[in-house]
Amino acid sequence: MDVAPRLREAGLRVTASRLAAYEAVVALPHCSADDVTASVRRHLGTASTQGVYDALRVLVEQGLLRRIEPAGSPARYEARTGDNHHHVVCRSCGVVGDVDCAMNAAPCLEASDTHGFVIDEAEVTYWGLCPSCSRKD
Amino acid sequence: MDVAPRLREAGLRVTASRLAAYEAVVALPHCSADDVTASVRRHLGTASTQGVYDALRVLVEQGLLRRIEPAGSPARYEARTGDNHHHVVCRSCGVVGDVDCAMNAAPCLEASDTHGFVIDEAEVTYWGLCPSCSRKD
DNA sequence: TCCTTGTCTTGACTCATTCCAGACAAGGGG
DNA sequence: CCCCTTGTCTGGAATGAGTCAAGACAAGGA
Repeated sequence: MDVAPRLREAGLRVTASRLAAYEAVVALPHCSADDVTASVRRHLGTASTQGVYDALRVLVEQGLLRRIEPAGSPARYEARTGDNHHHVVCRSCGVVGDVDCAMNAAPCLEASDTHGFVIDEAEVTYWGLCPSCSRKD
Repeated sequence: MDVAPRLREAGLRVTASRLAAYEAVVALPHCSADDVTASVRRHLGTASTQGVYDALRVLVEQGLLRRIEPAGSPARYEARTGDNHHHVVCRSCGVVGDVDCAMNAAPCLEASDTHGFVIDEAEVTYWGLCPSCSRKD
């Protein structure tokens, strides 16, 4: 995925921090804003917290990144977008993994009674223990 | 659901704040901790924030309440537990509704590749617009 | 009724995230 | 190629949900 043209065609500027933030998420899937900040600082020398949050927000708005917020953990970002996949979250250590939906295409999008809501997305989160935490058990 | 015996058999004390917190959630499904605090204060005259968080945590641990955390909104509590239902959340106003799962029983629990995770719950969140927000549109 | 132990209160604190105002730089116009 | 405009970034303070800690208090068994 080439970020620069996507930003340009949206009328947004191509800046070092945006590219660095994007690359950070590609390198560390499911990382937190804090991890991104650390990575951007490592690559650019300096970056403000605000600038990183700003870059991440722009990238999410453009559909280049996806933001997920598992209960009980800060927001996490991933670069795999538009393929309708879901997540497994470890209850013990919080690690996140990707899961392709069992019923590929829109999963469970058939809510039985939607109370008149106009639904555009079904988000599935699987909760359990990751291999290493279930071993410690 | 009778709360007092459930607390007693778990070796926990039956206190006015716990009962009031439970009743608040029964009366206001999907309400926030703040709403519960307000309701408890209305009924008991006074209650500390901490006491309410404490009571809610105990009730959740006993399985009497369920806590959900839709992305971008504070935690919400509901008294409907153990029936494996899911939620619709309005992207605009944040209102939450209950949805019985399309594939009743454990929905989508068939994750295609779980990376060795031991999964115990599949949580589904439907995102969209509630009737009144989609009308304003 | 008394005592023990688990609850509740108050107040300070953390953490992720956002707001603000001013400094700065990307990239189109001259 | 340089300048100017406008969108971006910086630093610092602030917000809001939730937690920690220590002492006051009360539920309910002895």
